[in-house]
Amino acid sequence: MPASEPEVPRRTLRKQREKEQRIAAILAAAEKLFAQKGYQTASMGDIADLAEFSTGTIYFYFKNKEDLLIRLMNDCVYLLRESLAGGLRSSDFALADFCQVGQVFLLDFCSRYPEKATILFRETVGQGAEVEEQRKQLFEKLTADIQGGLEEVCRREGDIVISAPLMELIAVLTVGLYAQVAYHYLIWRDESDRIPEISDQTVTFLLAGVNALLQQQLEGRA
Amino acid sequence: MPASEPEVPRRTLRKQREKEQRIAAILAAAEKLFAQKGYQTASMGDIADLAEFSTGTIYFYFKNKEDLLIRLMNDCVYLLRESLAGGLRSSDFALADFCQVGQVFLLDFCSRYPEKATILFRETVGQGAEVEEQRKQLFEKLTADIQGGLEEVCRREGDIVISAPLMELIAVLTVGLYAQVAYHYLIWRDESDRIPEISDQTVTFLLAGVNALLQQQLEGRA
Amino acid sequence: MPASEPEVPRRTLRKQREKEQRIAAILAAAEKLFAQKGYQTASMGDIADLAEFSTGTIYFYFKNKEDLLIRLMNDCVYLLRESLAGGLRSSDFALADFCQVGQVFLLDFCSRYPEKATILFRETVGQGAEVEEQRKQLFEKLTADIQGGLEEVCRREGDIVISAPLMELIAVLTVGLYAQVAYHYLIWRDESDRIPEISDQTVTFLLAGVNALLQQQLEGRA
Amino acid sequence: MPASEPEVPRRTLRKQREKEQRIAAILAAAEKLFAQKGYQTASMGDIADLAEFSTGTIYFYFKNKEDLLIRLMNDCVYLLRESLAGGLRSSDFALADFCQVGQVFLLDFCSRYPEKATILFRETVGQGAEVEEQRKQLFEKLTADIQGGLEEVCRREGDIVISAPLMELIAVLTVGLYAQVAYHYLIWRDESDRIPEISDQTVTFLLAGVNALLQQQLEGRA
DNA sequence: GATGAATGAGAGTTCATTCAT
DNA sequence: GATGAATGAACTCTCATTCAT
Repeated sequence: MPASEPEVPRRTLRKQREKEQRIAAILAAAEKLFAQKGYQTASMGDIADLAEFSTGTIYFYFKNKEDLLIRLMNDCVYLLRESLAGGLRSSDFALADFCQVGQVFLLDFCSRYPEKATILFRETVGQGAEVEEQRKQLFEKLTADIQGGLEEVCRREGDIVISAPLMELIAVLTVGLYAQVAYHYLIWRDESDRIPEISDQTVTFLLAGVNALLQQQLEGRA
Repeated sequence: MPASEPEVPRRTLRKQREKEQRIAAILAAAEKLFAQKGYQTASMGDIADLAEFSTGTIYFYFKNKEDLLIRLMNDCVYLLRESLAGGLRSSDFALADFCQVGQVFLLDFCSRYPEKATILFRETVGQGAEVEEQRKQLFEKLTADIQGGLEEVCRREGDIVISAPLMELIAVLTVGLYAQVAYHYLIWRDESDRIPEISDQTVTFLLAGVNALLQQQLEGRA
Repeated sequence: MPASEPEVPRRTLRKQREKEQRIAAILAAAEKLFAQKGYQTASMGDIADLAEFSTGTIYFYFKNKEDLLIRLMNDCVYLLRESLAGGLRSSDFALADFCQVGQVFLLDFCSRYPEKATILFRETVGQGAEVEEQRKQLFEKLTADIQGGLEEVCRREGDIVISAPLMELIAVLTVGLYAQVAYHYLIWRDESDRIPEISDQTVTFLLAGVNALLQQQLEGRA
Repeated sequence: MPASEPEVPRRTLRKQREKEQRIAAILAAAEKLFAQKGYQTASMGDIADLAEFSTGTIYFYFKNKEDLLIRLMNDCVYLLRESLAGGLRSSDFALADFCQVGQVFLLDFCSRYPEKATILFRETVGQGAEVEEQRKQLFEKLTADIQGGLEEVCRREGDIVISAPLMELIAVLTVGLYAQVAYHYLIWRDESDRIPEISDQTVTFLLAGVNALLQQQLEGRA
């Protein structure tokens, strides 16, 4: 293996790495400030200061302030979906397991990254058409993931056949459940210590709810 | 001294009425524009134009733009709580009835006043500390109402005793369920025609969830 | 004396009196607020509130806000000139007596009406061309009074002949002396208790100054 | 390591210089307009136009309009105190010399910079609490300078001992004398040609006044 | 690539003044 | 005469964005 001929020269790699580090630094600063002071209140100057760059540099890496917020939102959802996917991939896949993904959301995502949760559920709402459009699409992906997980469960569980609209509703309801728990108990109040208990109860609630809907559908079809 | 003479002269009454009409007109204009263009994008000038007043007049009736939003939010929640209270007051009060209040929310509130729903769930989020504080308090009242209704049900249903934190969680989950349904099916998509069906299914879900949590608690205490 | 035929009907007199009372009330409110919060900061609404009238009423009695300030300034100068004239009219009129008028200014005017002094020396300065023009004219009258008093003294004292420009300068210097004392010891610091002593010393200073200038002129002409 | 290399690169120096030039240009424009149209009437837009910058640029260098006025006032007082210090430093230091500083004020400051004089004595008065507070402090410094000069004279002249309050009063009176002369003969009327003569006479007046107070104190103590 | 001074449109807000009642 | 709601011009100030260096 001749070390003398790298396909991509080392220098380019380093530059690439540095570039990504700078982007990460800016995003980290923006995340912190948006969560702390709010998207509107935090100025590009504030972000530049915290990231230890000049204002102009931010504009080299990001189109504008909105882009920053959208990138942040994307990253949040990406991370969240990764976590959920990890949870959903776990073997021995039953409905009960499916419902466990809420734990992942509350413990692995919200508790660990409270600022990301704040961005996702607060600072990203009510910020104009463009952000809203992106947000909608991201949440649809999230909903689709959940729906996908549920479909998988149904398939494995055997002969449960469930209509797509109902499946989607279940996903929507699941998102609503957890979003409100996060907002209420983590963003508004800071009761992180109660989260494990609340998470358990929410699972119970969700599981019963889902079962009831499945049951109802079966009966309806019968 | 003839008692038939009104203590308050007619003229004063008319002035009072006109004043309230003007306030209502301004709020209506703000509501429309905030829902349509967004809180940030709609300017005080826009609102004044639509309300057919001058900018200054808006400031005669409202402290500032934020005040306008907060007033709007208050009115939304007031209206919503009135509706829910009406639903909750209905006789023959059982758990199943309790769960019907979601219908009231979706059909009597969101569908009839989609702009109010948009204000409440979108334009009122992420608009800074003051608005957020008010929003939190209003949602706590809403949650408390639901909790109150549930307590009433438990009392009537007999010997069901339920811990306050759990009761609160149920209320929070209920809010989450319906908030997400409204956002997903009415604000994002406009699928008002599916609402009745969705509403039914959500009731089933909610009822099962609540029952499961009550059951769990009874067992836990046993 | 037939009481049945008043030249001016009683009602008219009463109305006239009431009108003047209202004007006085408004001016008093304006004086207080201008001195307290400053001319710019005090709004017409503030003045109306304090005077217990509506905004519109102020405009029935005064052309505009500037008019209010100018009227106030006029009244101040009128009162001040009255006081000074009283002092200057006192018999046994010598140069030393002339210089006593400063006492009148400090004790009878500034100490008794600190708000008027504040209007005259602070709030009336730097408020635009119209006010400045009026102020200039009022101060010229004031200067002319002092000059007049001094001329009277010179005439009585015998053969002292003094050129008009010098006389004017002396008047200007006198105004400067007392204006600064008032500003420094009453508006900036509140050392009213030191005023008698300071007043005495200022008289000594003034007397010596005036004498020196008179002396110089005599020598110059000789 | 060659010592000839400058620690601070040339470019930085040039930038620094340019920055100061821009600040000076803005201040010059503000000074001109405040003196001409008045502080209230001159808008930030006017200043920006005259300085050939955009409005925003003014706010890059100055906090707000008031800051501009205060900076201007500071600069005036700084310049004035420099001039006076130069005058007071002159050798052969006698009371007569001390009194000459008025010449410096009238000829070197007011006549040369009539706009600065207008700012200092007119536009800076009656502009609200913050400006007034700064003004008071600046005038106290000015008064202290004069007092200091007088103390120096007394020390050199021999055994003249003078109480601090009296010394301060003399300084205050001196300021009053010259301030009024400047206002009367330069701001109100434009009689710059009479200034030399007036200045002489004011010196005579001041000198006699000061001497009289010193004399009085000596006698009082005897 | 990075900088940060310059931009300038645009917003919210104030308030002296008016005038129909 | 008195009222106070309505006006609307004018202001200060912000800040996302650009671009010459």
